[in-house]
Amino acid sequence: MRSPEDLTVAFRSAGLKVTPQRQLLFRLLHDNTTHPTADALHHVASELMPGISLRTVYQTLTDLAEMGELQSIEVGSGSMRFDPNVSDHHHAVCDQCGAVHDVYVTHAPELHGLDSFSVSDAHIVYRGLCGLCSATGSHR
Amino acid sequence: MRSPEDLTVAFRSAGLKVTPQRQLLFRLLHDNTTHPTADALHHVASELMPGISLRTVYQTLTDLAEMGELQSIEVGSGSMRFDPNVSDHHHAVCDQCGAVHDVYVTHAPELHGLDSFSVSDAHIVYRGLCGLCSATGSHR
DNA sequence: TGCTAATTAGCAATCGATGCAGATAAGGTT
DNA sequence: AACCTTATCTGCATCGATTGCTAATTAGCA
Ligand SMILES: [Mn+2]
Ligand SMILES: [Mn+2]
Ligand SMILES: [Zn+2]
Ligand SMILES: [Zn+2]
Repeated sequence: MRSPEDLTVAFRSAGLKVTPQRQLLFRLLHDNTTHPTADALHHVASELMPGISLRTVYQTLTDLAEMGELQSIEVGSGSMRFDPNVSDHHHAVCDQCGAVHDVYVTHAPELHGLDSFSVSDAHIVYRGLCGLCSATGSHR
Repeated sequence: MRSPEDLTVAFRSAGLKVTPQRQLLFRLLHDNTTHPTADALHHVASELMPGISLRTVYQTLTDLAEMGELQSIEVGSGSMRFDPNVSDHHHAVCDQCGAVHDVYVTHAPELHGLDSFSVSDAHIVYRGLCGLCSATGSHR
């Protein structure tokens, strides 16, 4: 995802308006590696801008996704997660604390036994214990 | 997942009862490769046993999953899918018709750049077009 | 045949997400 | 700077998938 400044320009030239709510979300998402849910994002946004609506968070996330500035991923946590990192990568989910980490796979795994299927995308979800949780053994 | 006959024995020895509803679901799930949702399963079950409750389908699916007879997978279709194939495998989802196919990957892809994460499981979801849809170009 | 605990069906409730509409404000125009 | 058009915001209703709850039923054993 681009910088808040770049996004401001991009939104305006796309006919979209740049509101204080959106500027806040731009800042909160930029370089954010936590893969937040809409609700998590709304929580932290609410502390900086009391009254901001969860609906607005969803709306802005949808806009950003449609512009290709972020991707929405599904890692089995029940709710969608949003990722400003739009590079081709995968994810590791901690079964203990729920943290989602970026994973880069050297070689894309090939299909075996499905000749007629033309693959356009592949996403790997690893499950296990993150460094913190496997070390201490007691997180959340 | 084991045969309906084996499941009957397994359920009884686990203190669970074997009802006509469950026997029907055992049969509908055995060797089922369609990765149905609870709702899809309920639809076909309803034709053979009018009045069977969706709640009962969910309950039986939960019981089977807890017994390790099937796994529930999440492929981004919005609802959970149930798979009587409990072997270690992955899935290919058709973006056109939504069909879910089994995929067997020869070598498990290695992690890169995440030393401290101990992986216990990995699941790959491929997206693209299935044989039928890429051939005809018009399904659903 | 009886007893008792498990199951069923129906309905309420929950949760994440989206639809809707009136009030508001962004931002280009005069 | 005042104005106008249109997108946006918020609150609330709605929706789909799933789970909670409970009275009535039934499986399965004694
Ligand atoms: Mn990521
Ligand atoms: Mn499968
Ligand atoms: Zn962890
Ligand atoms: Zn298809």
